[in-house]
Amino acid sequence: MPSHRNLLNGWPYKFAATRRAAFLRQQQQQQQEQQQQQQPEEEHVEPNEEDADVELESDEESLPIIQCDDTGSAVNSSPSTWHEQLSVMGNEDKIKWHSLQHVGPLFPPPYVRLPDQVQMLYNGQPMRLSLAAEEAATWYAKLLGRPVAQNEIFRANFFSQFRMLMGENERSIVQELSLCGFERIAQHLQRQGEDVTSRRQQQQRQQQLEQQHYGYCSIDGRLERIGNYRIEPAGIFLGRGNHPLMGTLKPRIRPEDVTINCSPLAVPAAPAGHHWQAVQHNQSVAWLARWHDTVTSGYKYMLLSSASRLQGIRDLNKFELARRLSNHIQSIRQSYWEDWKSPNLMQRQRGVALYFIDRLMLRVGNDKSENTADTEGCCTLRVEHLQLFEQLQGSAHVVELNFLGKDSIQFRRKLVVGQHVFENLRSFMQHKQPKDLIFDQLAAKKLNQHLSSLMHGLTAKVFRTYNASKLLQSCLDELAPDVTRSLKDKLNAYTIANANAAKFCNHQRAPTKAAKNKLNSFKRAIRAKQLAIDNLRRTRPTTLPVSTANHARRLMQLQNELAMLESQLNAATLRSSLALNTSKMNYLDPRITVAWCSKHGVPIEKIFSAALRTKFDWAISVADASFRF
DNA sequence: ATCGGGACTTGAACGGATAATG
DNA sequence: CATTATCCGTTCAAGTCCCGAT
Repeated sequence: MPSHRNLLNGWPYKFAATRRAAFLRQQQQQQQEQQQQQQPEEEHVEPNEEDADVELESDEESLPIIQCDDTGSAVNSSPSTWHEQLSVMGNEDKIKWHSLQHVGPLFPPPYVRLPDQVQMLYNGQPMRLSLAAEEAATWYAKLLGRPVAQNEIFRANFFSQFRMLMGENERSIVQELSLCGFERIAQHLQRQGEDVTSRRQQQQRQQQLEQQHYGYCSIDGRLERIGNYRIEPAGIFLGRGNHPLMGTLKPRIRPEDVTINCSPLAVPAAPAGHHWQAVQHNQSVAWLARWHDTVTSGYKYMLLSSASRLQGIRDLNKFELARRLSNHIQSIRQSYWEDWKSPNLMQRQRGVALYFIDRLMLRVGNDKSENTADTEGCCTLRVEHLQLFEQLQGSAHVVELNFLGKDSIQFRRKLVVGQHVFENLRSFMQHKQPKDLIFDQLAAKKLNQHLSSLMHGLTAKVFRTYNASKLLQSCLDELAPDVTRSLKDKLNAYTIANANAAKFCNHQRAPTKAAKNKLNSFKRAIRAKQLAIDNLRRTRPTTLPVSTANHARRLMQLQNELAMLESQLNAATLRSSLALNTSKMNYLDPRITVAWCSKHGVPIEKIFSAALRTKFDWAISVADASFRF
């Protein structure tokens, strides 16, 4: 029984046909004469209204079987391209692999002690620390210039653990972080860094070799890249936003902390003198290695790269699920509109929450464990995060949302809502304290349960994928194909469409120093221009008509220049504070972009970086210009 | 039927490489 | 040609949501 998420069995016909045609072409080109074994394939297809008129291709042609090669070497050959064989996929949900071979993760080198003359000072006196404490001191020294080093929580967390690493003697002396002098260590590390820069070639060669050895695995006979083959080095946990654990030490991960997942006959050897914590052969998970992260008390995984077949399949499934929402969105919206009028409080809350998720692209907001920054999603919004205005700037029924979302990124937006939503919100907030939940009858789990009853497989996050992709499609649609338009113009249009989606998703980034300077210089120019205008206004023109006209012309010119500067500032502000890549990477169906590129004659590499091109090879190699989300 | 462990997706910041600029 | 801005891949934190144990 294929699960609802397994769209591979429910491959849209149009796509499967194109895919297969491409595959067969490829086969012919390579003149493979090898007889392929016949594989019975079940194509369980979801009824899809949009594709109903597409002619179905017979499934009778013989399909190749992918060879499972358990002995394939993971070194010295290039990764294969799985998407060329998409037509034979199936059963992705339960069984992730049949054979899996890798050499295990790469551990960071052991810590090397500082030279004797480089020591931490305490109250001006050099102090020789224990090995572990000295290493922690080097981590701290690297952060000296950063704002986080001034944070009290960070300093307190670091200092208490730092002291624990010291010997009795040192600990009894070292009582205050502010008396610890890390400057010498910092200077030493910086010099060391410069040395490495001079040996860059050598270092790059080293990394190349490491990647060749550790960077690939063999999965079901295909050679594929590993996303993160390096074990995270020990260091200081930073966290995002106001994290209560910032400054905590992340201990060194040893092979004894790592669990390996692989084929039974392909267990990698642990580094000399060590052993793995455990070895398992679990075919229902996609990770190659796992270890426990003590700070966040969760697991960290070594996984395949995003270019891998497994990840590609998941990506495709994700976008197909979001596309399927197109067919149901009308009735789903209808249903939550009706929830607004329900006599049942939970249903009304559910209706309004769903409205936020759909219209504002809020995340669902699961419950969080205690030691995390205080951030919110939809279901965890509190009274203090909302403000209701009967009237605001000429609009009736305005809701202002202001809270910290994922990664402590601020979400702040004013939204004009209808009467029902407004009254509902008012009643949800009535007689509550600022810290009380708005949707007290609702929880993320409940909401997702409801969603999956409206559409098989639907969860809250699908709305983000759906809305972002839909928006990109409609923005790009507005641009008619025009051969006279310059490439730069087209790229600009794409960037604007991309920026719209990013803004909708609230994908922000901290402006770089350079960007800040640029904004400041715009602001200065604007102030100067404003001043010039004011001055000009103050100086009375002489009564001569010529001079009056000149004066007016000059004023007009200055005002135009001011307007120009202001719009440039706006554009620069937007670009400098929006992260465009996150949506490209996670939310925008790449087939929309591929289709647009082929329609407008834009080379795909102008839009997708090398990494994105390998990630989305499954969409690019098909290059279906007629694709619509 | 609930709950928390577990697996995997999503996210901004970092820092090295490369391109643009004076 | 050196410096600075921008691009891009990497890193690792922080979400979502499933699933199996109870």
